[in-house]
Amino acid sequence: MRILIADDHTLIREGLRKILEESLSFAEVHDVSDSADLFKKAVGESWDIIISDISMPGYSGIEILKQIKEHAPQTPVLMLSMHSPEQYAVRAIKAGAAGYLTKESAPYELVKAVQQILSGRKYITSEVAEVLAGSLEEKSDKAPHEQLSDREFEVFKMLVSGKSISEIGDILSLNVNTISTYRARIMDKMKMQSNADLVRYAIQNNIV
Amino acid sequence: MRILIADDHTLIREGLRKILEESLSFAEVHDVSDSADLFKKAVGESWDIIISDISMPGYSGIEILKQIKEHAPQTPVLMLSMHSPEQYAVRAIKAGAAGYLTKESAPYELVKAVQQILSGRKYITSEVAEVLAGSLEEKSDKAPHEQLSDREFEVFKMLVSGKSISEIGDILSLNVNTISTYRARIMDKMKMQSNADLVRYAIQNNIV
DNA sequence: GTTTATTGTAGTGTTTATACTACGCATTTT
DNA sequence: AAAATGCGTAGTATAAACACTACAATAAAC
Repeated sequence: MRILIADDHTLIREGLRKILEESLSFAEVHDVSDSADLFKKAVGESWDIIISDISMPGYSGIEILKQIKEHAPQTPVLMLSMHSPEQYAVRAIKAGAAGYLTKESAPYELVKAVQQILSGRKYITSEVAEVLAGSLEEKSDKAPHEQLSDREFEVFKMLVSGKSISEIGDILSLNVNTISTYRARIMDKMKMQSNADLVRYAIQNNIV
Repeated sequence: MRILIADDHTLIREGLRKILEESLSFAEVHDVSDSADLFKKAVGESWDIIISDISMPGYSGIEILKQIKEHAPQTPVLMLSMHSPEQYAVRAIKAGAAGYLTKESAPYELVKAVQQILSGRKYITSEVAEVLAGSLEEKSDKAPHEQLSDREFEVFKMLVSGKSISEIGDILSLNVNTISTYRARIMDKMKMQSNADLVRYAIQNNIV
């Protein structure tokens, strides 16, 4: 039973290893500390399960997950994250993850997840399931910013560049309230809560 | 030998516990998962060492560290962080930490640090030492965010994470205007014009 | 060891943003 | 063809953010 752990923090990697080894004595646990190694090992060797942190330096966890799923589709991948499910769970599951756990989870949950996944099933916590269900309501198959209308996107870019609502109004010769409405719709469509989220999204998706 | 671990992520807490228990068989390891509990236990009971994550929800790690040092000055505190030393090490040491380790550290380093601190000394890695030394030089060549005071930096992080002025005021139990003033000073010191600039800076400098 | 700069804190008055609502015009869906 | 969305646009009322000012407590410098 070969398990591969990927996390850039040694302390966490070793902690996970000990938790797993204690409960799954038959496990042969290997680990990697960055995206490149993860990818290389993930597709170059054969694993019963891969447990990977979702936020590692370099490529985003989701990106690597997709790569792994493309080259080794049969290997189940359990994603671990520091973030609440809203952030990544849906994208992770869509990208083919066999499960999604936050680091708040109890050790026994990790073990349970691994066992369940090893038995060929997925492991979806009720928390994730809820988010997942919500995501099915809308047709959110498009990248968030692609759902924006032209005007909305125009405003989005200006917000991201640091312009205030009223500045944008001036530039576009529109009422402040109009811009506010656009902003609200942008937030709604992109499921974000603050301008900071928008900026982060824009940088990470090279929209700037 | 009583050790107290503080981290909001169960998986990490348990991992640390196992690492410690394995190498320090005489240790009696307890743990807490949030700032409030940490503070209560830290000053209410007697510990040989406290190991605390620096970024927990609620109060910032530095803030709690100061509190602990005020009420239980003799208890050594080893700070753990996800971030590279540049971000927090100097602040932590100044606030009285007995050491600063990142989660990239190897388990043996954690154990070594704990042992050294238990023997009454501080544990400063060469990495941290370097940053520390650098911080003593002229302040002109400091990175923009290093010029911020602790409070300012705290507010900076919250702004960057998308929190509004009033939310921050609530969290820190300060008047909105106070937070506004901090923001103005941050903008001034960092020579930036908008929250978007701050977010960009934070992402580019891995402060998130 | 007194001046000077920095830090933590808030009040006041003004400008901005937000929430909620609405409405006509296109475009889809049924 | 009728009904439901989606989009561009604002008004009003309320909440939040900002600029400016101030002041005491440290901390640093001279």
